[in-house]
This record gives sequence, C-alpha cells and structure tokens, in this order.
Amino acid sequence: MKSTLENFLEAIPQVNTLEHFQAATEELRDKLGLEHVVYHWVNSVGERFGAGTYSSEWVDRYLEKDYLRMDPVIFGCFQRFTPVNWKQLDWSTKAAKAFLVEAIDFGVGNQGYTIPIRGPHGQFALFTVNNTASDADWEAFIDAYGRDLIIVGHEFNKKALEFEAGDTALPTPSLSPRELMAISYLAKGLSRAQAAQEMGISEHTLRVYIEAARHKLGALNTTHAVARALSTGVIIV
Amino acid sequence: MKSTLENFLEAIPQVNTLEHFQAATEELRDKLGLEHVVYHWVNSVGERFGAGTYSSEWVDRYLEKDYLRMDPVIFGCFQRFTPVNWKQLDWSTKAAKAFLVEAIDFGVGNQGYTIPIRGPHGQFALFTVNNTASDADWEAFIDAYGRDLIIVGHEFNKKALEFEAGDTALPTPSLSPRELMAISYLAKGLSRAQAAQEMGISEHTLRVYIEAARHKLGALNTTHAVARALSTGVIIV
DNA sequence: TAATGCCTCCCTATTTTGGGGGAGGGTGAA
DNA sequence: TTCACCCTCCCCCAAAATAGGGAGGCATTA
Repeated sequence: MKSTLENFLEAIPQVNTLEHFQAATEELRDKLGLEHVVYHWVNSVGERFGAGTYSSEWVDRYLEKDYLRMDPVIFGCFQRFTPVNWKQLDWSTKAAKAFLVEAIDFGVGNQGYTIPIRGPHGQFALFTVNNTASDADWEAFIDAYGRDLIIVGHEFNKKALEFEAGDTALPTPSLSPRELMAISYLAKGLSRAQAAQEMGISEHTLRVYIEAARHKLGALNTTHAVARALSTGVIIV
Repeated sequence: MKSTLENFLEAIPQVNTLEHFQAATEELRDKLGLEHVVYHWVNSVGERFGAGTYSSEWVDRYLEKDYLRMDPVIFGCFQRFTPVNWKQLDWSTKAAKAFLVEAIDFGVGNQGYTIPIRGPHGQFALFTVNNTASDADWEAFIDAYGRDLIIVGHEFNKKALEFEAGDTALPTPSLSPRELMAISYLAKGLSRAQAAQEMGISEHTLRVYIEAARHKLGALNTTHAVARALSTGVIIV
C-alpha cells in the first residue's frame, strides 16, 4: 500500500486503552488534515462507546436531544452497506436541516464520510471522517483514501471488540435446532399453531421450545425473544 | 496501493451479470495463483446466492448434507468480526474432521481464509480464498494480501447487493415517531400496557399505533412487526 | 453408569392480543 | 381550504399467548 496510513495501521494493534484509542483518532485527524475523526458504536445491549474529536459540547447536545433517532447519517448507514458520503443523504426534512445547521455551529465540518461496520451479535459501529471543504476537494479526498479508511474503520472496530470482550463477556445463548426453528417461524409472522404445523409437532411442544428459547435469551415475552434473537444474530429472518 | 489487485478492483464495478460475477472469481483465483475463490451469502429472506470456483460436486454435496449447520468456518465467521484463517479454527470434533477430509477429497485446498461480511437487514456473506500450501507460505500470503482481500470481499458484496436490489426493490416503510416508540418498547419486551404507561398514553391509543405500524410493515402480527422493524433497520435494539 | 440436554406430549387457568367498529382535534402541504 | 396524516380516546368480544405444573424416550458425554 502506498498509503500514508500504512504506519498508522501498523500502530493500531498496540492500542490498549481507551485514552490511547482516543489519541489514535486525534493522530489520524492530524495526519490527514481533517477536522474530525470519530469512531462510535452501539452494542447488542444498547451500551454506547465512542472515541473521537468532536467537541464534548456537541456530544452532550447530541445525546441530550437523542439525535441518534433522527440523524440522517445514522439512518443512511443503517440501511446501507457501503460508506456514506454525507452529501448524498436526504437532508430535506426540516429536522434534518436544523440538525445540520446546529452541528456546523458546534464545529462539525460540512463534509463527511461515514463507514458503517457491522459485527457479530448485531453490533453496529460507525467510523466517520469529517472536514470543511468544497464538494470537489472532498470527492478527491474520498477517491484517494476511501478504501484505506474502510480498513482503518475495521481495525478500530476490532480493537473496540477486544475492549468489550474484556469488559462484558456475555455468552451468546445457544439455542437448540428446534428452538431456533420455532423462533425463526415466529419471526416470520407465523402463529404458534402455524409454526407447530410447519414443524410437524403439536402446538404444546412448540410452546415448550418458545419458553426454553425465551429463558435462554433472557426475554420477557415472545416478541422480546424474537427481537433479541434477531439483534444478537442467533437467527436471520 | 501497490497491490496486484488494483486493476481487478477497478474492474468490479463493470460486473453486471451473475456469469460475469462468476468469471470474476475465476479471474481472481488465476491472478493470485489460488485453488479457489468463493463468495456466497444469505440474505434477509433466507435466499442463497453464490459464485465461486468450488466444483459443483462439492457444492451439491455441501447443500445436500446441510453442512452449513456444522461447518466450523461458518461457525467461526458468525461469531467473529475479523477474517478467519481456517487453521485457527476448532476442528477437534469428529464431524468437523470428517468434513475437512471430505472437502479435501472434493478438491478443496487445506488452507483457507474467510472474511465475514455483514450488511443491512441481517445480510451475511462470506468471501473465501483457498489453497493447498504449507502453513508458512499461507501466512506469508495472508500477510501480503489480507487487507486487500477485505476490500475485494466488500466490492463483491456491494455488487451482490445491487443484484438483489434490482430483484426485490422493497420500499422501506416510514413509521411515525409514536409508532416507532411503540414498536421499540415492544421490542424491548414491554407489554402493551407497560409501553402505554411508558409513553404516557392509554393502552387503547398505543394499540392504534401498533396496528398502524403492523399494516405499514406488512406484518401478520405484533411479533412479526417487531421482527420486520428490526431487520429492515427502522428501529435499533 | 449417571447426568445432561434435547425432543415430544399433556393439563388448567389467567392475561394479553387481535379485529371490528367509532370520535375529535391538531399540523402541514397542495 | 381541503386533504392527508398524526395523535388521542372509547366500545365489545373472540382468539391467542402465558405461567405454572407434569411425563417419557433418546442421544451424548463425563
């Protein structure tokens, strides 16, 4: 790789603390001459972790207003696989426009490139680079660094997963094949009776699987069990 | 990028048919002097799609025996984020050993490197390179090409997503804020009564939201609605 | 061998959802 | 303004799911 990022990438494995992680985002920002570099994620139990160069005021404001729920970047990344150039998103709603204006007020650049990263167990992370630049300059930057940034995002995510593994090693519940089938059918919208028929067993038996799965998944009811099974990746719709 | 793969990567956007996709796997195999290059995936409705250089006999055998359910490579990739070097996997069970022997019988090389790729809506794909080689040679190969292969896998996946999008262009339903809240609470395991209390409205009203969301999502029941909301990304966690 | 986990079936009772109806007031866009 | 969509509330009743409790057979494995 010709890239300026080669040395940076090789240094990532040595990142061992959150402070160091934070420092890495700052280093990358300076190396690339950007305004912001941010990595953040949401894990399967809704905990959030982030490191990056946004001002703490903006982060606080963002969390306070629960912008996660309307941020077009989050929305775009959630629905796509490929990196998202902010300019390509739909900023037409009033709320989105106001959000963008406010973000820029808080020192966020007008151009951004966010890479969605998906891990096991429904893990979802975002790696963002941000700057104030013309459309043409930004295009050129993305052309030059887009692919490398994907690799950097992945390396960051690998690190973040290591941190989590150390913190909260949550054992993925292992459902039996029949339990998986039962939950899968419910996720597809079948009633218990239909699912039982589909599996060629009595509804009573099916119910036992659902209950077992519910307990293994730590779920409060069937809907919750299906939700957890989906978001932890034990079933695929 | 210094890599031999630069030209190859630039050609991927021109891939427009499944035959061409297949040809691309063969081209990559030849370019890198490998025995096999395989891309395959499972989408959100359980359809499978694959292209690669494994013999059709091995693919048939694999599907017939439903090896998907016990293949250690699949298992490893499901649980991890980072690429999997086959040698690092747990091949200790009898079934796994027999599986590996059989695979080699069918012309699969002893060394493999598989990259898990996760997309929106629960999409999960695997990109595998495979060869017969010594451990040291294989290590060297992965050192040299590992990162580029991640990019190649992503480009393949982008193409595969385009193919699917052409097939089944499903418009993402737009739920109202209250509908989203309602569905989110249910996904968290609350009953209608609890969710209503949480939202400060009567249970009757909440029910109206659930029903509206159900219809918008084309769901057969509440559980189905939550499942669809999660897997299409309209709600998080 | 004993233990564990899986698969299958059954009971009763209570609680929760689902599918139909309604009604009124608000906001935003064409 | 009219139209559409959102938010809020209410009725009834049938259907489905939930929470407990059982039981036996069949693998695998410690």
